[in-house]
Amino acid sequence: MVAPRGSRSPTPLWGRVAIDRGGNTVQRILSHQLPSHLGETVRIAGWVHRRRLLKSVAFLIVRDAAGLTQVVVTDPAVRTQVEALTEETVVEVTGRVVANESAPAGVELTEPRVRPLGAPAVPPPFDLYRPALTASLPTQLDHAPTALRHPTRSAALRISAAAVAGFRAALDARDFVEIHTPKIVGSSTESGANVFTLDYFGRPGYLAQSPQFYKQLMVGVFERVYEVGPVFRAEPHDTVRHLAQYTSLDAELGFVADHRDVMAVLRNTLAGMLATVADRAGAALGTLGVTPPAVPAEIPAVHFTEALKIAGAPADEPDLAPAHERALGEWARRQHGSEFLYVTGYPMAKRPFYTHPDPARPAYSNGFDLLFRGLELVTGGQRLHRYDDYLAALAERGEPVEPYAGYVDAFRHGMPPHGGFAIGLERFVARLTGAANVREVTAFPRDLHRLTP
RNA sequence: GGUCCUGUGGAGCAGUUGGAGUGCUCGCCGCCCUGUCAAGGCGGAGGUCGCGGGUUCAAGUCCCGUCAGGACCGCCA
Repeated sequence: MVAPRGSRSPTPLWGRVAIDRGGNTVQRILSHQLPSHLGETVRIAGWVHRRRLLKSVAFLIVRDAAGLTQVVVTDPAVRTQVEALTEETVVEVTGRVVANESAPAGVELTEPRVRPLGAPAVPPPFDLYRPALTASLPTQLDHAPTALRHPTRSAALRISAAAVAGFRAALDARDFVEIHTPKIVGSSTESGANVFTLDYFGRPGYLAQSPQFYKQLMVGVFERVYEVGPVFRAEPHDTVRHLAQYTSLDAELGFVADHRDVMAVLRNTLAGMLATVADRAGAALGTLGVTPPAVPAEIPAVHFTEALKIAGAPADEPDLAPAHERALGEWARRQHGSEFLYVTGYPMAKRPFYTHPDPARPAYSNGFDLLFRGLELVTGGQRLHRYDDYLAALAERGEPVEPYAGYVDAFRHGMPPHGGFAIGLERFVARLTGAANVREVTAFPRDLHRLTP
């Protein structure tokens, strides 16, 4: 039995086993398993990808989870049946596996029996069987349930799944514990943040815009934690890199010397993610023509003040604009041959109150961003870990302690020096695959204008 | 929230300084076709040019409003 490319485990059964009178297996198999069943009668099932009706022969192309199967139809009765099948109709086909050089995959099914598993499908408003999906992004998003069936769209989602698996594997290997924090919260994480409000049994509640506080608290339990989960931002950003809901890959670890320990963990995590993508989503990478970049043993890092100079920004600029980040991405590739670049020491004024300052230059932070091909992919840093520092930080910003009491109080009970980071999954996949818009790599994106499907 | 751009059959586009019948590619329907590979050939159906108003002898084209979508920026992952 042939395992799918990139799979390390034996192929599981995709249907119940059955043996026909001739002793052949007629359990359902997937398209990529056909070569190991030559001469046998097998059963496949999937969606009608395309029909090609010629005079003396008709071809029925069936798409399943693993790929495409060509079914050759010569029997007039079966042909009549096939002529009535629209694209995307779900069918089951039993037939003999025959090697044939003129078949696209080298094998095909002959003498088929075709059984529709549902009514003829209503075809989507675009052609899923073409190499490229030519519908505009809004059209694709409006028809996401079918648009995502196109190999290029599903490939991005497979890469996304592999990236998450790699994130977990990389951190599991370093004794991190996966946690699950509430997505409905009683107060916003960071002052001034736009959060979605909801009615929580008559009280105001909010959709969590970050697991930040909870993952820090859980450092006090496990030392090292991570979470894969949705975060919600009610900010009216209307760009190709913003979503109202996205998947945040969060990690936090205790007993760090400073942010550089966090950066080292992030570097290894990214390498693990890309390795798993190559391992488990090799076919998807091939579909999209993507070669994953190498992660340097040490990702180049520049201080914020240096970054401003490189980007040609005024020295008193408080933050990096997107154009500056693009320039820095170019610089990193040119000077260091790296698709990744750390920018460290962002001004304290531009970071949240829990950010740890640089002891040597207190106006600057021990916080960092990671740019991936010129796009902000990760924010991280060292956090405050002393109760008194939290009180001082809030006071300095003119913020009351009360809304944060449950969080800040925990620091009275002993918290180690710690830090962490959050990777934007959709941005990671978009940059990796070359997608111009994060919506292209999100199954059902939520943004300023889109709440359905 | 600011700036700019775009709305033309099911999909993707063209339509030159306003000027007779809105065109192309793909899909769809019908017929034809030695095995197709994004099949090919012939024929056909399908559009109040987003909506409302205005200018003009004449508006897909110009102006105003409105709705929808997109890009950039602010901000952020």
